[in-house]
Amino acid sequence: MSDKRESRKAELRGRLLDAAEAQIAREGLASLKAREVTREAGCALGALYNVFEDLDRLVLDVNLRTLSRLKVMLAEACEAADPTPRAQLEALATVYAEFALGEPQLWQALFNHRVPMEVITDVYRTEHAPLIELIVPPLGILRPDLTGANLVQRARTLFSAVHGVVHLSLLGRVVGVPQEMLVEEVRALVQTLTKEPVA
Amino acid sequence: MSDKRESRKAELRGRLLDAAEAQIAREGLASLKAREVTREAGCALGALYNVFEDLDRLVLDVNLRTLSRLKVMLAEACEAADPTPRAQLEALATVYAEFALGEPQLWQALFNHRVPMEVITDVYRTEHAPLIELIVPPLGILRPDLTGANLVQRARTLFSAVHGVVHLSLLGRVVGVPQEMLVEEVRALVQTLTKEPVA
DNA sequence: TGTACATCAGTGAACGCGCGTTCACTGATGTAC
DNA sequence: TGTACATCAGTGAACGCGCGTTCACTGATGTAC
Repeated sequence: MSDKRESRKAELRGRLLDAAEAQIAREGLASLKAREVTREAGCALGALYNVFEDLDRLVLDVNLRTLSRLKVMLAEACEAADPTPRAQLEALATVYAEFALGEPQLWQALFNHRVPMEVITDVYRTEHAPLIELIVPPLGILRPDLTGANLVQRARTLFSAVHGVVHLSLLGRVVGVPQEMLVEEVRALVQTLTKEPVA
Repeated sequence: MSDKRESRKAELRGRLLDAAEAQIAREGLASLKAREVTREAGCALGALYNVFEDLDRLVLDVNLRTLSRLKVMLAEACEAADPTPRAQLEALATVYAEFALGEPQLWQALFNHRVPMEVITDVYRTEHAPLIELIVPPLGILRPDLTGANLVQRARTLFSAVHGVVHLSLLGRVVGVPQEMLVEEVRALVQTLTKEPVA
């Protein structure tokens, strides 16, 4: 059996992912280097290409991991929060903001990594959709006037609005909300956006 | 007098800016190349460095130009629109979304170009602040409960929320709103966000 | 169990290329007298 | 106005470096008999 080979390979894969993640978290996606990653993972430069197609694929996998962690945290926040729909949505937004504040570089890597279109639709679809699906049920309760596609679209807008506040705040340009007020502001935004139906 | 020299230099500066802008608009900030820019501007490679400190400074100046154009369009939209505060805010958001849709690469360059902190606060402050100041007056009318710093902060949040919807929509990931619906959705967002005071 | 062979993870020097930036040089424009 | 000199925009070949990727090689692990 070649189990030993496979498990060693899987283990190296894990170390490479860890190293890449740590480096992105530390220096940002733009300064990720194959040499540094392999040095930190304790293997030779070439070994990376036995495990990953190329450096881009490694980054993609780090991003998928990050997304997956985020997804778990969001789901947990939903369960831990008050079961009222507004509390649920507030909890989601808060966790999103806190995640971005806590790991800004990993969070930004999700959006800065340019990937070919087919990968986006194939891989990201299964990873992004669940984020929206967490928003749909509580939003649906608060907005019974919205149905099906309209509701989903409004969920996307809600997500995007929160995302925008976080994004500009982290960019550090003057337009953004100061980071100390980010969580507070995101909560206020959710409150306003989940009021009664638009006239 | 050395006016002739200076005006020639200014003219070359203009051509370089035009070329860089065209190239960013075409291929995106990431694929901007000094050689291509100078070729398109009709000068030698080295000439670029007589006019700009380095390529980064050229990009920064393109961005300042873009911001300035955006500012003009926003101000014009304000004047052209209904004088009611909500119509004003809707017009601002619509123009913002349309600008991003019309020149996605130039718009993205505004946020993807990493600049040292001191440049952000020095240069961008004078360029970003006016954007917020367009929002403050109409928002102040709709939300008389907000004063001073609170009002400004809410204006930033409003801006950021609209920005987020536009940003994710243009990224083309699944979470975003489809581009065909972007303007419509941004308007709906502004309507919701400018309802009555939060309870 | 032992032996001969095959496979493949792991190695790291070398390749190749892109690209920002420099620099010695030329020639046009400006200045002094 | 003319001449000698200074300045500086403009040139493009060459530099330098970073960095992703390859590839011939090695040695350990697995397979066949």
